[in-house]
Amino acid sequence: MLIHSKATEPTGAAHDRVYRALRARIMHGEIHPGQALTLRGIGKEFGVSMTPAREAGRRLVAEGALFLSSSGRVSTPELSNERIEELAALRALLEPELAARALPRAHMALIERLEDINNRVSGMIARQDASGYIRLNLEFHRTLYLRAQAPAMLAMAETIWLQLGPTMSKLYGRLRRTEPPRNHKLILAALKAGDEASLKLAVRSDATQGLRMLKV
Amino acid sequence: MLIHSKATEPTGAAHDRVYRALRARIMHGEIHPGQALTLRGIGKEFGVSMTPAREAGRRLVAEGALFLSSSGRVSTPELSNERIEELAALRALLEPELAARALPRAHMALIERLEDINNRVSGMIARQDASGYIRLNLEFHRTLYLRAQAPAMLAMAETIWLQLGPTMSKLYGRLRRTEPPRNHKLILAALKAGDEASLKLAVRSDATQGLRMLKV
DNA sequence: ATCGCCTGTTTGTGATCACAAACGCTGTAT
DNA sequence: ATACAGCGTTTGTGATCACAAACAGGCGAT
Repeated sequence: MLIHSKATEPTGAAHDRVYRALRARIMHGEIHPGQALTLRGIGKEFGVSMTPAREAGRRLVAEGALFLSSSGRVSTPELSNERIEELAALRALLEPELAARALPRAHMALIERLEDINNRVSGMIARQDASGYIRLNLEFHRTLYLRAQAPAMLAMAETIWLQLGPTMSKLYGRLRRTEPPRNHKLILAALKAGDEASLKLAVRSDATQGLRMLKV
Repeated sequence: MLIHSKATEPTGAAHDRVYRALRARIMHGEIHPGQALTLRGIGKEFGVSMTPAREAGRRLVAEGALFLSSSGRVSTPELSNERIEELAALRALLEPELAARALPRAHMALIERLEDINNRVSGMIARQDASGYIRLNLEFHRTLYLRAQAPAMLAMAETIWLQLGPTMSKLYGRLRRTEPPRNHKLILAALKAGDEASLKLAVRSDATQGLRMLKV
């Protein structure tokens, strides 16, 4: 490269910026299932060449966030029913464990932050903002699980969210929500009571609830 | 590239060959923790340029098989005790579930194949072949879990094996084994009896046993 | 002897290019 | 109208290059 326009983006490596931007889009359901991407297209959008675009794509394919066709083309995955159920089962396996590990460290300040996040969900519902709804929903879970001090486990949970991202947007577009999730209130109640058993149950229910209406 | 030597390797894309070769090495514990790799070195070893080497590296970093330093250098990770315990906890969470799902489909032919794999472990122990031991051990588990018909869950389990690979070689070099793992026999007995509860318990024990002697 | 600097080398990053395969559109034959 | 062949275009792949940051080794000052 001959000309560096350093002033445009202050952050680090180009391939990493592209990766994070795409990852956020996918996880928050801003890209529909089956949507095709091209390396040159990604590069042009972020003002970089094909090389960083390719690396970001590879990384996302490795995480299951993108599907790689036999000819090398990448697209967001269209999940089968079996795959969706499997990913929901993984959530039901991992997230109660994360919640249980976070429970002894969940002080009042954390619970208040969770309640704040949960209240902001209503605004997203009112505005029919599916992406915003997903983002706040995940922020609720991540805020809790961060307290588990289990980075590998949290990374695995995030990988699952990532794989479900595009499909989730279709789901939340389908159902007509009028109220914030009931299970989140149960989670908060269990946290306040320090009740591990009902906490794990509430988290498990929250992780598996949405998928039932995904039956195509 | 001007000259193509097509006759050398009949398999597919170069970056994929490099990826699979490195992945196998790491998973089977053939690379010690903390070992540094260079893109040019990888490229030279496989007769390719830096580009496919970089892509293979990125992919392995995304799976947690390689550690990426702040300066972009890659090396096999040196896991902390907390990280090892966390990965073992993940195995203890995922693998009993996989075994339970495989149980109703585990016919006699499968059990015999598992017994065969298990018997071949003895040869590896006699030859002090740590890598061969790990490979057969994983083959035992993968053969069983394949029957679970849960590809996403299996992929997640393999990712964990991958992260533990380099550390495992250090472990198996440390202990002086004389017999094949006792838990594998328990797993086989539970499979024959169709006893899900004791199967899950045996798998859980097998997943967590090795790590206790890893306390640095 | 130890610390700091300085320089030559190694290494990752990103752009560019040549190439082959896949794609998609158009026109033609049935 | 449909199916198929032909062809220009799009797209991923891998090699190569320029560049900057990181590294390592030695030299000199204190």
